[in-house]
Amino acid sequence: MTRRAPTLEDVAREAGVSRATVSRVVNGIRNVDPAIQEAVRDAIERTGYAPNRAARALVTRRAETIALVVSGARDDSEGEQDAFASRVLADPFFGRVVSGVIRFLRPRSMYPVLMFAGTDTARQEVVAYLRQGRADGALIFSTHAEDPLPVLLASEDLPCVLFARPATPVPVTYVDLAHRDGARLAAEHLLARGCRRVATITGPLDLPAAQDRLAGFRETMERHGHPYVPVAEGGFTVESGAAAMNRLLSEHPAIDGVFAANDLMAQGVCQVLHERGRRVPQDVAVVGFDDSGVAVSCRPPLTTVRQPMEEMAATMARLLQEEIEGARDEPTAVIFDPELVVRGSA
Amino acid sequence: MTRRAPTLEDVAREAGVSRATVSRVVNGIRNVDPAIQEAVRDAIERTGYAPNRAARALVTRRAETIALVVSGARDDSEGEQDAFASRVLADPFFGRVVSGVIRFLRPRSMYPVLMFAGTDTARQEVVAYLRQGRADGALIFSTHAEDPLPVLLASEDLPCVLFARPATPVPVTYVDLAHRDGARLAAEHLLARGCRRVATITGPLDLPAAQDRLAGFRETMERHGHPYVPVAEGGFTVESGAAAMNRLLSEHPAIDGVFAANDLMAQGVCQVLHERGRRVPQDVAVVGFDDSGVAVSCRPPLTTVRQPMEEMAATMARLLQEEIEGARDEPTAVIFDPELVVRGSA
DNA sequence: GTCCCGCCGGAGAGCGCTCGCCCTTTGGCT
DNA sequence: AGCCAAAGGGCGAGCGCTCTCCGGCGGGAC
Repeated sequence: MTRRAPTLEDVAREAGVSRATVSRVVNGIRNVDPAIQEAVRDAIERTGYAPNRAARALVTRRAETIALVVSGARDDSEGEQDAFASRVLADPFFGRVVSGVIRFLRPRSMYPVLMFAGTDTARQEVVAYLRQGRADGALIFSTHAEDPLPVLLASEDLPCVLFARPATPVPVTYVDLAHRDGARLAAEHLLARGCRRVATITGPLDLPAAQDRLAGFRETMERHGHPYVPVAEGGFTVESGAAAMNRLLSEHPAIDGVFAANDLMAQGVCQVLHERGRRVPQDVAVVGFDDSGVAVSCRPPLTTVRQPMEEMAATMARLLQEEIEGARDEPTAVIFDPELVVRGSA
Repeated sequence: MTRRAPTLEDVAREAGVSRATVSRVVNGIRNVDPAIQEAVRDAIERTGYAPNRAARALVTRRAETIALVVSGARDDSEGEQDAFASRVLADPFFGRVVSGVIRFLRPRSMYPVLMFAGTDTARQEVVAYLRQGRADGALIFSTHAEDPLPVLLASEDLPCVLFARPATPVPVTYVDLAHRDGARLAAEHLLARGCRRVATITGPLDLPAAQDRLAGFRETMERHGHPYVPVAEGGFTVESGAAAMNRLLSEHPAIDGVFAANDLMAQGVCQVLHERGRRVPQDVAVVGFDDSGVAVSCRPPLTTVRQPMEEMAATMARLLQEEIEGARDEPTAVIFDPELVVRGSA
């Protein structure tokens, strides 16, 4: 039989003070006589006291926990659930996100609860989890446009912060990148190195990020006297990038520069160019986007537009915390600046 | 001002029954008259009731939460902390673990709390987290032998389950692979395809897993008339595998088969062989271990010994749950059987 | 010397839930 | 018809903590 864990009461008795005083010392609230503080700390040490969080949460109405949820796929089969989780985990994007989030949380002795919500029932579970007060708020990473989760949470008035501006306006705080500026950097770099017949491969055009990258690229090309830019739509995967490149090449064989809207597609582009005997960057220069792991492992290493994922994720956590503490009542947005990272491919 | 969330009391009033009855319906405990059940469910629906978990946890003394902790590095700098987390997250191993864990947890509406404990202070935080009852137990993945965390937890009597047998005996439940059998499969496969001058590259020999793989490999080779096997120690990384292969080749140029104790090292081996103009598998056959992501992405794809990571992780979660529920008082171990996956490299 | 104010410790009321206990009702058996 | 057991609902005591309010005490100002 294991002995009951020591409570505030036990410590108070041991130190010869009241429960309230011990609580004040533990939480560092209000002034307490140094001598008494000392006595209390001693008593805590001796009893091996650890505050019961459930009891505290009950009265403070705060779990001191936040959820990190990846929401996405539309299908509803159990097998797919697992596949969804592994797919997300395999993405280098995810590691940088988690890393940024824990950088913010750790100093506060908080740790994220990991949730994958690939189905509608799973999304309901996320809502239930928050409504039960098991977490105070959620960091949402949607893999698709039109993810219903933000709306669900907003309508329940549950604190959350999104990664990327939602496709349809939802009154929710989010963090995003200045995609247009990123695309501008890519365009300027390609033009500066002498490319004259430049094409672009976009992401899925229902995603605002993909739209913005395309718009920013076109704008800049136009301003520099290239009003017509060949465009092919991809799906943010290696294969879709390769396929798009094949399409582009068959229509515009003389292309000497490509801006792919993410690194995975840029990798597909490089593969196709290699197969077709074109050298990168001598014959065709390639610029990617994200600066993910593949950018360095790719042959040649990719020149790419860097998203400061860690900082973005850490900022999300900070904004969520502010929202939970009620420091803000209107949703905000924080937009980060991209940065060009020049490597071998352009 | 947001209205107070509905409580059991509110539902009880709405349904015209007592708090206890509502609780019984919610938790499905004891028989309750179907008509009353119906009424209660209606009332829950109408009020939009969600049980407050903190209150429940306070009385049941259970958080219904488990921690997934990766414990490892020895250094104590903040920067290193981040690096530790990203390194772990980048490892394909990790994704399969999480996937297996959530497969067990999801049907129970539980979600893992992610903790990285790369320093002693971080490990203390893990202990504190559990002692405060924020999680009921921990799944421990140690990256190094002699990780102090299992001992810490065991001495505090906190439920935990380890991945892999600890280097020094600790009375704690764990899950492991029959490494010797895995190595035997690799040896037999190499011999069966006609290799006669076979070497092996081991993992860090302070790890029991690395020792067992080596022992199993040697045993089998010996039983088949090859008492002497060239051995080089590696560090479970691509680079260390490449370096070890270079050492082996300079001493034993006629090698026609290699067993690397994990896939990353096998990849390093393939790179070195390619650079030196030896064909895989025609000139030298290579067998890896783990069946991680690199096994498929490697050129050629690796023949390897598969660890059923997902099942192992799910089993860990199950064992932990049993431990928490007090269904077992003595630590156990569950050992999984490896499986040979034949691909291009051998 | 008196009064007031500020500082600090204690008392006690809950936070929302579960669970042991008791009481009522009902149905089957003698 | 009477009895008893079992089923089902209500009561109330906490779980361990925070926080408001209150009271006591000491010091400075008049």
